[in-house]
Amino acid sequence: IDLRDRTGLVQLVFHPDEVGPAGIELAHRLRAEDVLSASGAAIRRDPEAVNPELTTGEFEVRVASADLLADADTPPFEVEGFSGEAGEEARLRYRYIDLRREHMRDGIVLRHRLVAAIRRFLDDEGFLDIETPVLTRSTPEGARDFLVPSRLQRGTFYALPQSPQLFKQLLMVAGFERYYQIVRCFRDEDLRSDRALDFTQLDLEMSFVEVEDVLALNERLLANVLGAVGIEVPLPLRRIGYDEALARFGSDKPDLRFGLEIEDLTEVFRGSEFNAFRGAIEAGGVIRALNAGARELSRAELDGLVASAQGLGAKGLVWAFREGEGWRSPVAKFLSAAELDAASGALDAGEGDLLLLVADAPAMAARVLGGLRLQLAERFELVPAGSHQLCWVVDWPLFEHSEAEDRWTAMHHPFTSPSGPIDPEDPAAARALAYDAVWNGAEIGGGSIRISSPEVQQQAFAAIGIGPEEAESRFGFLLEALRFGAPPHGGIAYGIDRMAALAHGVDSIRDVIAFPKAASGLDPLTGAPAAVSELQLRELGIQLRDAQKPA
RNA sequence: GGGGGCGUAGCUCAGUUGGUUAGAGCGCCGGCCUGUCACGCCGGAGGCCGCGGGUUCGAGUCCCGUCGCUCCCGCCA
Repeated sequence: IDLRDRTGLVQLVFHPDEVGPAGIELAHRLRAEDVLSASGAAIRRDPEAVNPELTTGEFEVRVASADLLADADTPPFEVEGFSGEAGEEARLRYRYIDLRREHMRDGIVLRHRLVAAIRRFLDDEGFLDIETPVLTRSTPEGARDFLVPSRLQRGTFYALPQSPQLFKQLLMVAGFERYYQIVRCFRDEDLRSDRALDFTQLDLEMSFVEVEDVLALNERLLANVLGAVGIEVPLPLRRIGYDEALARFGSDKPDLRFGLEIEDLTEVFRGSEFNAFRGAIEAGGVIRALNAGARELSRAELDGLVASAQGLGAKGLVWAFREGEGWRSPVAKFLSAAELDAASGALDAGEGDLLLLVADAPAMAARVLGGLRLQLAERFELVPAGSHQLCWVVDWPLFEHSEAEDRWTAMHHPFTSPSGPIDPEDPAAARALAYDAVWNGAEIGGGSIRISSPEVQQQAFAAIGIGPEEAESRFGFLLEALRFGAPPHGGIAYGIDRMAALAHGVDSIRDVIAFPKAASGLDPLTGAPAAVSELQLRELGIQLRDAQKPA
């Protein structure tokens, strides 16, 4: 019998001389997943019975007595064995069985070790673990809130926190200097493999600090915590400016585990005879390109790349193979020898290298080549197995323009400190004292130095169209607190689910959450969300329209 | 809100141009097996082909709708 607990497997041997006929009968009756208590001597196996594939393969337990503690129904999918992955719905519905599987169990254990290391490190550094409310006030301007109707104050609603941002700033005003919390946060937005409705954040904040202080502490935190789960993080971490990240990697969360860097060829093609390039440049656009290396691709595969680029929003994609002194490309005939030469040089193109060029507005060119860069890395397996690359992305814009709403919005959040005075005439120029932690191309954390002056906070609100009155009604408690003496402060928040997923080498945060929801937001295990009784609704003063009543 | 993929036995999947009685592996049940550990051998049970409608002499297969799972875009300060 293989007996499993959370630490692994051990083989039990039922020998008639030791357990008698009743014991043998019990052993024959046992079925998969039955719960068993057994005692006996752990002994070395006979040499011919040793199984080097198993951690415990040199030993076995010679059972003296055993008790069947619980009968198990046949599980809906196999816990042991090689029959592949069960479907997501079955796994979620029978999560307690899914979690028995070795890889799932290891993920939960690893997550615990991560969290334990975080707590140890921050405790040693003098951080206080302080709780903040789960029932709080809605402060829109961000993700959609989850609302909780108030029974005592009918017609009003609490909101579940999207993050403890304002409370942790108030804790700095309160003088606690170093705060952290591993805290559940809520955002009522569509789910993804790296986004859940409720998720766990490591939230921390420090007083009397500048960017360097926060980054230094957090580098030691990351090295320490990831070290605790066997991932080495050499310090200091590389830092990349936001503009540089977009230009070279086409992303504000660059994956540094492989090359394929993007080059700007705008100057090479300025004044080109090729209309698509010249037109794009004259319209204020850029020509950017990457060298995908020597690849053999069929025409259909190249067409696939073009379709990918268009799917990312590009008008088109120019492909070319370096051949001899020239290019093999549908557009080679439109390009001069000097242009080909200069472009080949800039891209360091060797014989047979595949070159991909995009002509578009800078943001779109970055997006398209950044997306292609990731697709090519996956397709050609350019990411070394088991490699990890962490970096900081710094020098973020303070504001970004929302095309949909035609207004300026805070890129990070409206409490982020600008690096200098804000020019109300030119919000795009303002830079933020903000930083993102990026791990293997995934954003795992983001933070900033916060605004600690009520005047600057008013200016920041004004720049995104929040006037003094609105600021007072929505964030008056923060502005008031800042007037009572706020130390300079800043901090960061990490996505624990994402960190655990990356450390465990799984694609979805669901695989490191014990009881996640499906992509629809439903929980197949409990049936949440569910209808509530008329009485509950009446107490809350809530009436559903017929069309909204659940079936 | 939009787009892609998937839905067939408990699980993972195959199923040809629409054509006989819908298959495989694993699991499950029964039997055999005194050192197995992905055991082996023999036998067996198990199907609303997601659901509803349509086309057709005939639908797992084609069409429409719908539900569920999933990935992506939008969204996620």
